[in-house]
Amino acid sequence: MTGIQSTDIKNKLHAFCVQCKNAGLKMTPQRLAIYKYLLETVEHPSADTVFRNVRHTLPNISLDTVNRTLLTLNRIGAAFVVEGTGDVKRFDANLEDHQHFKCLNCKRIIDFHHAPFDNVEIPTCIKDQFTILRKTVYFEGLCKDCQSIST
Amino acid sequence: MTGIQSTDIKNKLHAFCVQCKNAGLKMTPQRLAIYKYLLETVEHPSADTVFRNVRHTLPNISLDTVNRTLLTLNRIGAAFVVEGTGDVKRFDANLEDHQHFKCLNCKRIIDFHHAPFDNVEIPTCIKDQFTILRKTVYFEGLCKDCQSIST
DNA sequence: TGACAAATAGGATTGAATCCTATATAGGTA
DNA sequence: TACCTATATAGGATTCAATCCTATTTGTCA
Repeated sequence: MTGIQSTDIKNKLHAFCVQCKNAGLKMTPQRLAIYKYLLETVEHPSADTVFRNVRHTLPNISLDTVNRTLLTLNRIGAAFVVEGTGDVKRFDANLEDHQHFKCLNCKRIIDFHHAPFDNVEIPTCIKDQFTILRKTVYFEGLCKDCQSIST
Repeated sequence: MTGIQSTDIKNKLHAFCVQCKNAGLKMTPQRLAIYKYLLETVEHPSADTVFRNVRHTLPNISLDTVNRTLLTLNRIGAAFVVEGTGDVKRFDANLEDHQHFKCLNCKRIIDFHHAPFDNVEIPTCIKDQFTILRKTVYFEGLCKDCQSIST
């Protein structure tokens, strides 16, 4: 980890504390550790993966706390549930504009960024009927590793 | 149901039989009933919803058969799993170009069609690295009914 | 520092989805 | 047409994700 990333993470953690305070949420070690892990990883982890990793620093944390916290982060907008088709919930704290590709075989989720996808226009028929809270462009397929294996 | 729809469904059922045959799959009453229900509904049902409905005509069908069959339909391309964030798997047998909006509150999935979304370009960096099997544009938010209720 | 609302741990529970295996059946073949 | 075999099914068991429950702990504000 470089000094620059570290500073970036520190800034985000500070912003997170402010965000929690504004939302009337207490700052607990569990909440901080979960958010910090989400910031540092690129693997779009499931609740269970977060649980197993955060346990290294907080051995007594419960899976329920992880699940509850992840949903709280989703609610206040500090993270979100990654889109997909079935499978377990996966989380992402990267709020910068980007899109996801998911390998149907190994379930890896890879970030990419294609600026034209950042703000796809909402058809008026939809805009009139619904409150759109999220717009995504999402790709599925097979990654290089899995192309060769699975027919 | 109009005569036209009925004819359309008959055509699709016939095409489905051919598709199964080509894939080396036997045509069972269960498989046919599940596919037929999927064709007739607009609600993007879960396996359980399919199960409860197909039971009207096949009282002894098992949930496992429904699940297995839905995944089979997905595999041969006769239907697919609807994209979403978490929640249970939902299925769709409408293969015409269209997109989905999902209400985060009541979980209703609504079809819409905006032609520019039918063939979003794949960035070359992605095209080079992965085999893309599916591209989706997906919206989430609140439907009219749920806007008033949930703050 | 004290009080109280919020958060947590950990076990219990629910619910989706898959696995297992004995039985049934679709569909090709003689 | 009747048989044969690979495929499919029913139904219960199992797995795993996710949530619920409640006694205890802990931030945070006054």
